[in-house]
Amino acid sequence: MSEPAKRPLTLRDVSEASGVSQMTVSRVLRNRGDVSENTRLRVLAAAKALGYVPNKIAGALASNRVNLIAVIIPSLSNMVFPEVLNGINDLLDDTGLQPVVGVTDYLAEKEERVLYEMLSWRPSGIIVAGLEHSDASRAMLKGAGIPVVEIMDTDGKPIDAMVGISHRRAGQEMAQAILRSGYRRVGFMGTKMAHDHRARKRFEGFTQALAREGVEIEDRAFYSGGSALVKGREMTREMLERSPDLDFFYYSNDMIGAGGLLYLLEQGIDVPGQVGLAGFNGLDLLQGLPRQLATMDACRREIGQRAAQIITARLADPPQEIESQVTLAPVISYGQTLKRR
Amino acid sequence: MSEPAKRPLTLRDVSEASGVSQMTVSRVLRNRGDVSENTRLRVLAAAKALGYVPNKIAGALASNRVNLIAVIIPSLSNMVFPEVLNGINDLLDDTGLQPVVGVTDYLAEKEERVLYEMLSWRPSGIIVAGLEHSDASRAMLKGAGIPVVEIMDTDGKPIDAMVGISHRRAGQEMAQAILRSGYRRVGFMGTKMAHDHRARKRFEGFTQALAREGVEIEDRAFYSGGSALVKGREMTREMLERSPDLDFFYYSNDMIGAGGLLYLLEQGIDVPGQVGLAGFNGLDLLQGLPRQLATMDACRREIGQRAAQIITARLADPPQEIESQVTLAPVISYGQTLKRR
DNA sequence: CTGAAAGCGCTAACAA
DNA sequence: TTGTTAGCGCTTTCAG
Repeated sequence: MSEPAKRPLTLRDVSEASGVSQMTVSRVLRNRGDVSENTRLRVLAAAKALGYVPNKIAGALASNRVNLIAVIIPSLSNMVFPEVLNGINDLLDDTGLQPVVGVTDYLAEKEERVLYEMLSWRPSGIIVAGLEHSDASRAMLKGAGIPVVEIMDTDGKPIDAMVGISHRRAGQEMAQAILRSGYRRVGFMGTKMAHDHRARKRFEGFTQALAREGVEIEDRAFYSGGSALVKGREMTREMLERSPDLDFFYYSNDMIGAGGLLYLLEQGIDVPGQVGLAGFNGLDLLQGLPRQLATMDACRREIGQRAAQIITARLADPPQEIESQVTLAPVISYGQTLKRR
Repeated sequence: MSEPAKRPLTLRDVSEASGVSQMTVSRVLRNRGDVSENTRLRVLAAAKALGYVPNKIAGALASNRVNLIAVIIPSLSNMVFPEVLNGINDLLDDTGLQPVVGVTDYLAEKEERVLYEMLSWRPSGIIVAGLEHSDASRAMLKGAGIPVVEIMDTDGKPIDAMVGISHRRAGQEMAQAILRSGYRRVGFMGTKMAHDHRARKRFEGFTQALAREGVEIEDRAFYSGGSALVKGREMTREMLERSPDLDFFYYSNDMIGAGGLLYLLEQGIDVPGQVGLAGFNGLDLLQGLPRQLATMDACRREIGQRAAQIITARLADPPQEIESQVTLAPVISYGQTLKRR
């Protein structure tokens, strides 16, 4: 339980302490191959007494097996991604596979670096957010020779497997719901989306579906940084001053939508009578607001789970057959800010 | 840029492709030792052309150096921890060190497993949330022979380094502020805190400081799971019905506090006149609420940064001297739900 | 059921 | 500036 611990302990130390060959110790510690109960106990006792912790680096090199799954996401501040991670964690928890997370900050260049770094640990699989990658990243992904699951988005062609929703479609459906409800003068607010392809696709789908009915977005605003709730308030106030005739605000995420909702209610504006609202993501948070914001579930947790499932299926021996291009169907939640027709 | 890639490429492949010894290739790829510009370029070209990705497993085994920092936290759903991670990421970004995250779900037993798993990768340092660990975990931490930084909490004796705030103190100070403002009939709401030692310590500090002035908590409620905002609403409604005489609600986190705030405002209750409110954490979110909730900053990002700083300082060659028991001083933000006296 | 030998892909240390 | 040699700590493979 307590030693000087200068040089980390090796299998050899356990071998000597237990009077059993290093190989047998290895077998015991991995539950591999037949070992007599007697020696098994001797070895376990010795390992525990010494406080031995195996060296996976050496193990991985020798066995050419690494129990790591690389997970590459754009951000940790976004609420959305920790939930995806939770889904992945969930499913991986009993499989002996360990997720390792890398963050790209929505930068293709950083994605490249993170990917390179991760691949150099020779993980058994990769889960990466989005379908858009630099040529170099794409080449690495293709060349890695391991299962690759691109998640969140299905508007495009995956390198290997993919799990997500169609953001273009999500935008379209929301536009249709809005028009069906009779709103016509629509404003849009969202993040600056130079690098957020999913937000961009939702926006495109949204405007296209409006256009099909001869409707055009009348005002728009973009933000970056700061508290989303506050930004939602501010942008909504400004837009309302600028374009007082708008009868609908579509927000690219629930958090700014919530800010807008709070602001409008404070102003005594009739929601959804005078102005309708909708966000995106289906955050838990919305349940607790004074009025439930219309939104669309992004299936975050399920995406994580399905992605992990695909990886484990592929890695199973023999590999399990499994659907590897999964488009989840998010459902509009009308809440109380979008009239239902 | 494109090969069959069945067997992953090795240094040898690059060596052969460039006509330079494997050792020199290794040197080039690590920017180590003097290499003529000429061969440097040749090697780089070859590596790139082949799409070579180094094998860190082998590198780590040979050099006995691993650029990983283990980070062990209780949860990813809590908002709080991703922010700490951001702080760590921030500071580690240019150091060549890579955080690897493990999640314990507030379970000592899982902490033990995760820790064992992580240590078996022989990381260069560990950052772990909290000061409470099982004996086995403590033994591993001590025996690992690497810098260990315990974060978030400083009410206790660290194994090695520590960065955080005193949650006991935080509870006390909030109690004092509440009493100073003239509130006397206090209710408490929080998570079930069997395993959340920091919440427990805040609670203890809080009740003690009240007791010193002869005040006792009059009602309390605990929750687990579900949307915190909704729970905050519900618990507040129930408590108010049960104990209509209360003049203050202290919430163990901002999210349930926000729920309570929204509920009370909807009920037309005068905040902070009739009832005062305070939460804990200093979430960004609060800025956007109809009224700013009193809270106390938990210094999440800074904790992450300082912890990472300690690790990098210790790992520097030669090791830099650096303060390794850091107690940050969170400041009360009175907001608009706690009268200022 | 147990052990001995070889080697995973890389880097430290030395030699040229 | 470049190359050679010997492992790092483990597991695979094969032999007992």
